[in-house]
Amino acid sequence: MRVLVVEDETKVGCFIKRALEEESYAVDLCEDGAKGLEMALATNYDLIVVDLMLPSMSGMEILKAIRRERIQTPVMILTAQSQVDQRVKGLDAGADDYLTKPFAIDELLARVRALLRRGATESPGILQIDDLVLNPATREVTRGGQRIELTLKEYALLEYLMRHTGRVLTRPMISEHVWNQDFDTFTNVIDVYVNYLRNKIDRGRSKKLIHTIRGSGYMLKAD
Amino acid sequence: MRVLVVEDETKVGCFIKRALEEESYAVDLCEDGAKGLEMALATNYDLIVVDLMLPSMSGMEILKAIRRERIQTPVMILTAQSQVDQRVKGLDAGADDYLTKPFAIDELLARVRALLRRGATESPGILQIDDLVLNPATREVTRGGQRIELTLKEYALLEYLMRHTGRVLTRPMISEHVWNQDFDTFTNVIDVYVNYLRNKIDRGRSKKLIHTIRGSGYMLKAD
DNA sequence: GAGTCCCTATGCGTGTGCTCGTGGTCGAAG
DNA sequence: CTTCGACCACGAGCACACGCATAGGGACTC
Repeated sequence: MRVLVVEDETKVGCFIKRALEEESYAVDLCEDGAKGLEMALATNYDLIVVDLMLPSMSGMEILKAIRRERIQTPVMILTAQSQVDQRVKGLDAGADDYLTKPFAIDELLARVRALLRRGATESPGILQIDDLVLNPATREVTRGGQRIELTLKEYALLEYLMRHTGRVLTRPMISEHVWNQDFDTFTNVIDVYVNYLRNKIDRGRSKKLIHTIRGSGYMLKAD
Repeated sequence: MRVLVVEDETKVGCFIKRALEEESYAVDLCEDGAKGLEMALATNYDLIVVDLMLPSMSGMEILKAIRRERIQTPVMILTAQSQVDQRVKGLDAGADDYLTKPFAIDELLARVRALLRRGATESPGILQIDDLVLNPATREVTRGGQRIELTLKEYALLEYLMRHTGRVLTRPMISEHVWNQDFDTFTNVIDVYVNYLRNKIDRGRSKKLIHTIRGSGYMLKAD
């Protein structure tokens, strides 16, 4: 899941970035409003976190510009204590959630999870396909009730696959959302990690869930 | 916006009807499958919500019958928790969305909005001609509900044909769009691949969809 | 130093894309 | 109706790119 954070206070921004990365999100940090909007329009993020008070362009303007382009990506706005009245305006302008500074980082993470959950195709917070279960809140993965240990990247990849079950996911799509980098033709990281996941999830089971769509990409499916 | 709801459980049906009416939709409620299909064909609805488990005629049959009549109205199917595998079939058969019971009414309303929004601006996404269905999102192709496996090139060619149903497509046109290269007179790749497609799509069926226009090119047509 | 984790690099098998050549079909002209 | 040439169908077969598997190096932690 790829997240854009637009925050001008370097310290706060880096802190948020680190916290999100530890939760296996791909994070882009931007300290300038205008540049942040540009990034938001250029890349297909899963979530955007934006501070209201920014140099060059306010968070509210960014939000409005994004919505004007019909981009439905969930947006969370960060406000200072003194900007309480701005919240309502923000929600009206199409924000999905707000958080008042200073905040506990745990609360931010919880709200991020909630927003991503709401945006996903499935209603429950727990992702499930066949007997494979992923709980984003605890980052626990089980298959057939049996616990599966995953590394950060493995988990990030699986979560992305599970949030788009039944759809063909191309390498560029995966690269963009799981590795926050543009597609580099000369690497096979994705193949390698799909292979890791297969070893832990499908290996030795009759029902395979990870499918290769030759020439296109990969797909998670119970069929 | 006029909505048809086909749901046999009176309580659930009335609940949905009321909720939709509160959102100012015009709602027709029907508790019987066969009657529901009749209504769907008779009236030009903007959206159809249909339960999978119904007396006299399943939601899936209704869906298929509607699509067979080339009606592109968005359809949302309601499934019980235990019918998860039916979803995929439903989407394959041309459903636009599904919702698992029990659901929050807010979610149903949100999805209804999303479907109507999509229908207004964007294309339906699923391509269909006669009983041949192509879903670009999943890269899945079925004919008469039966899955057809295609290679990359075969799929690309079929998608191009389906996006221009009923029009004669010359070899240069096909070459340009599917092979994105200029026409090379000294190759018969296109003929070969049309042949591959015929084997997988028309072979053994009474109704041929791929037609040769001698001296010009090829055409996909239900006639 | 041992243990992870992330990523790169390489070799291998197989499915896919494409060419070639022959035989078949269609349609116009005689 | 017959003939002939252009056009198309289709099986056989080859080369190679794609994706899989696995080994190993670099960075980091304990």
